Amino acid sequence: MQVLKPNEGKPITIYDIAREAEVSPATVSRVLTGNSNVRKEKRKKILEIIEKYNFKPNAMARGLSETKSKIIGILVADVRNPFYAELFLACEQAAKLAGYTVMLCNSLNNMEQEEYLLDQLVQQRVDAIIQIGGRVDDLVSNMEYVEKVNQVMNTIPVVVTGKLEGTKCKMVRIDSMKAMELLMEYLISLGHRDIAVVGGSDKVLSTYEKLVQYRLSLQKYHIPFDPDLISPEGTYNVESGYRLMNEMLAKGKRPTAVIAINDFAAAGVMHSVLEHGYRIPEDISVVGYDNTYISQILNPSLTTIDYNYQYYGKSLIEAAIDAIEGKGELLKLVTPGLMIRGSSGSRR
Amino acid sequence: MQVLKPNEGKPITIYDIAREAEVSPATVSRVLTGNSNVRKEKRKKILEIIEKYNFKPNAMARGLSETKSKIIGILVADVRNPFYAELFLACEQAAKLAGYTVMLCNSLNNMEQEEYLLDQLVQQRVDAIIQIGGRVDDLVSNMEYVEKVNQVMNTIPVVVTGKLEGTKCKMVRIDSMKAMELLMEYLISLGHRDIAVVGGSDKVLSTYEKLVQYRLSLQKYHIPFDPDLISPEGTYNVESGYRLMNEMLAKGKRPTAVIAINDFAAAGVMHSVLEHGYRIPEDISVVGYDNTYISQILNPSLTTIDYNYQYYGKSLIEAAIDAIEGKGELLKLVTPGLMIRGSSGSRR
DNA sequence: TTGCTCTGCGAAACCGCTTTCAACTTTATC
DNA sequence: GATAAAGTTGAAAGCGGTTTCGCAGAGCAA
Repeated sequence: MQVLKPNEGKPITIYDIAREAEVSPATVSRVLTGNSNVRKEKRKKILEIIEKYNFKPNAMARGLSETKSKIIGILVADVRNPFYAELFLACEQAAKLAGYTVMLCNSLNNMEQEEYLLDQLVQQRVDAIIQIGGRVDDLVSNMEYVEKVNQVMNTIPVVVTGKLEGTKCKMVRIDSMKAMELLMEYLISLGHRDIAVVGGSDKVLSTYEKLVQYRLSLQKYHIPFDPDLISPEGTYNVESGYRLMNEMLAKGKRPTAVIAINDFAAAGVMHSVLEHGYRIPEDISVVGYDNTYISQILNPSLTTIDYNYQYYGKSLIEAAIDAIEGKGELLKLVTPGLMIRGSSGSRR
Repeated sequence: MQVLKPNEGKPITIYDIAREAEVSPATVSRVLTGNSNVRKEKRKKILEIIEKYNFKPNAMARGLSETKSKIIGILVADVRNPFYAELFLACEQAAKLAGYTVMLCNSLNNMEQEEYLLDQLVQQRVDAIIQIGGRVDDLVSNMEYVEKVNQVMNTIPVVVTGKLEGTKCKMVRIDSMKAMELLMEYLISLGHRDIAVVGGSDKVLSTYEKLVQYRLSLQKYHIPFDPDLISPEGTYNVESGYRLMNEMLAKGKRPTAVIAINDFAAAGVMHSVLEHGYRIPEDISVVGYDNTYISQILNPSLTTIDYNYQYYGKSLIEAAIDAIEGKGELLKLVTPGLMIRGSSGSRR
């Protein structure tokens, strides 16, 4: 019996294993892929040698041979946003269970970068791409980007958390209307009628939907709509929430409850409210969206919409795998829940 | 001239390009790799066809052929922690500039998972691994893990942000002693003498170093060391900071300044302090480490240690590439800075 | 014209795995 | 005990690139 020469930096291959086990590479490959047509003793011997050298088959070779990488590319706007981080992590875990690896890219909300990364993922021959945030959040899809995605979809399926009109992307979306409905029913049940919405832009699909539901809920309870209780165009960060809330208060508006467009904006809103000498929630209730750990860091802790990231991530991965296999539905809605904490209370 | 059949889901290859350009695949490969020995007109024609079909060479094939993936694996404890997210993002950008792609994995501080992911990265044949947080943060290295890493290092260089005694990992580390020194000099210059350190565990290398420097700084200014001003064993999250600060105050200790072990712990400390009716910074100054956006979310915003993530990430990638090329130094220290915000002030 | 160097380019080998195909063994069936 | 069916196995092709090698032709000196 021959022995492998001590492995000097070169990873060992299936051939090395085959030689030592006195079988052909094909047989080693069979045990690697779980093919059952290998005699028990041989399988055992091969497995022992694999174990002994801690052999890991080269994923590039395997991928090349099978023309699939077993990698799912995940394109997010910015992992520093805990919403994306949570979702990515959930995807990573779900992917692992399904036998896939995951490759994360950050677009930083820059379309050029987004297109570059798509190309990058194509080059890696990922089996599917999940795009979370960025261009796919737009209420009206950017045509140039649609074209780009269609070109990619020629060879690789794309799943999005928003929508991309003019493409056949599968969608896994949060039911934003439902989320707003939950908040409104909750706040109204606490006696609030002067409810503001702060932060975000109605050019973003989910925000647009939230605003639509906001008005529907007002209507349902016969509360008149006051345009001044909706903040103008904003972004999704702390500063924006802070500034917009300041402006609203400066205008003399004094809602008893504020719905911030996400946890970041809620942080800004809370700063502003506290600075103006109001108490939370005694004078003004503040609620947010996302239930990231920010909600727990804030003081008081934030009542917010919860998405069940585990489930959301799992759904995304499932959709991706369905897309790879050419099956599954086009759209799936994820139902949000309400996480009640200290920042909200009855109207005084 | 022949024309490619409309691309029906199968990515086109170098051979398709070659056929249409009426050259050999070798020539196409030459223009792809930037080899200069191709006549101008041919190069131009080939490039046009590549452009026309938006051809991207298969990274697996290329990687297999060159026996290198051009991927750097990045193993972090948990991207949901903005410290890791920031650092990862910086690495991603630096890697891109250097022509590398990056593959992120989360160990979730679970050693089994950590070992699993190392194997995963080996299987992908990444060119180098950067491990940020997790086992490499331990003050005394876990022997089993050291063995695992040594096995990996047989074929793939590993760079760590901590240390791993018994391995030849390159290290790129924050100068934690310097960081603590900055905070102590700053607080002492503001007149503080009763300075507490809350959160973290001295079984973690960086925390250990911080505590060493803490005592050195006290000594320098002839301030007696009070063991009750150092919190016992803690973790690095909000709850821990909250609980430990509560305990310290309950013991009757009343520091005028608190150094929280990171931004999360600082959030907890601030909750506790405010709940006890003290003002920040008038009664108690609170400072933290990491300068993640949490520092800005907190109210008042947090004075904290800043790491210059861009530079840190760049250094990590450089170290990885150096390791791939078998050069560079073993250890590099990154110098931290101080970011002064509203949570700290003069002793009253 | 001969001899040499250079440049440009195709044939073919190779990277490390999977899979088809055909041949060879076993085992089951009657 | 003959024959069919099922189980094992290795040779070889193929995945899509890169690279070596050698050949052909150009350019230049002698």
